[in-house]
Amino acid sequence: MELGLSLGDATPSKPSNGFITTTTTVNTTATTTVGVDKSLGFCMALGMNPLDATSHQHKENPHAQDDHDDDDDDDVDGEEHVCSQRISMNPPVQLDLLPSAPVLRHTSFPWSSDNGSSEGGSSGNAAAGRGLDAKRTPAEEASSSFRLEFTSYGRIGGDSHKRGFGIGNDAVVVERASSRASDEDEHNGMSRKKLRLSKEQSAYLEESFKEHNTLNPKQKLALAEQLNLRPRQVEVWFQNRRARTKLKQTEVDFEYLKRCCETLTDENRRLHKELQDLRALKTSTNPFYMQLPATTLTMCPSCERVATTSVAIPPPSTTLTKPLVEQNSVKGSTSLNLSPKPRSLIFGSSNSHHQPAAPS
DNA sequence: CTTCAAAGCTAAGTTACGTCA
DNA sequence: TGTGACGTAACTTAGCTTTGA
Repeated sequence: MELGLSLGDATPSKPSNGFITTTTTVNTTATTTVGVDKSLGFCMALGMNPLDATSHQHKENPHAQDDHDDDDDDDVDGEEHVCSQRISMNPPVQLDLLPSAPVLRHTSFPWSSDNGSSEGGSSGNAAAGRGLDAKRTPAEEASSSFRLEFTSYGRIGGDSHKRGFGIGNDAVVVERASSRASDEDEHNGMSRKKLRLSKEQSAYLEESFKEHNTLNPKQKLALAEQLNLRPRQVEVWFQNRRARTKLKQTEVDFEYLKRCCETLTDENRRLHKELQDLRALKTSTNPFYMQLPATTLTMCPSCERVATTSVAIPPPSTTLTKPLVEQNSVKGSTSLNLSPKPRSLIFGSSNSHHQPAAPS
């Protein structure tokens, strides 16, 4: 079954404030085309196509992560839209894929204004960081005592495979097995050495990702030096991290859109049934059918909000307006166009404006 | 001012490795 | 011990932007 959702103007609208017209293929059998406007509620929490979110963000302002996040929240909150008239749908979840709690309280990134002591002291936060990677082996746990000494990489441990066990906490400066390929390995280029970043390294990268999901060369170098990694490793980690974030968000968006489709399908079905009932009333011999209220969609002329209201059916002399549901229904598909005019789905974000127009 | 090549960056897709059940 | 699933580091490719000649 194909469900065509046409919420407003099918013409791609000009992106505004980060919102863009989004065409999301839900799956092979259900395609949802959603004109996402600034205040259209049937939007994703991202406020933009997840496939474009990252690039949109960093290309527009690579270092304004926090600002964008705030804006997105503002855009989502307080929206009243056509879906909310009848469709109770939890807003899409904005994934927070970052660690819930800072693992490294000492976090002080080289580029941060708060450039305090960079003394790592991971031992004090080991418990907090433990939750990050439950799969770690005991050996890794032991090696996680790797301290973020933040020395220049390459200085710690000439032997990349050396593990320091049984050393006092203060003295333990362990380089994880192949935590950083030696320069020899790097230049030999025999086979790529797969390494697993230590818990502290991952946590620190996560924290830095939280501040900036992209890195400029300076940040990259600073992070690499702090974590005793190669800049290339930091770069790759950020690339993969962005990819993971996007993947997760896409999954969330997919689930949300799927639920929207299901809800709208039910709504469409209900409206069809209502339409049939109304037609049955019209053709009936009941002389009072005109006075029965019917649910229809009207638009507030002042704020252009669509509202579900009950109106009297016009007298028989008036041609019964063909319901929108019927107009837009396509054979083999269900289509719900809640907008008599494309622009009718442009709502204001303020609820207070939604007042019946004063009679002139 | 325009054109073009080089450099640098990213997303997207893929490969390969480490870990675990 | 072998194996498949899974997570992820590392790689490849293509597209875009910037920069300087």
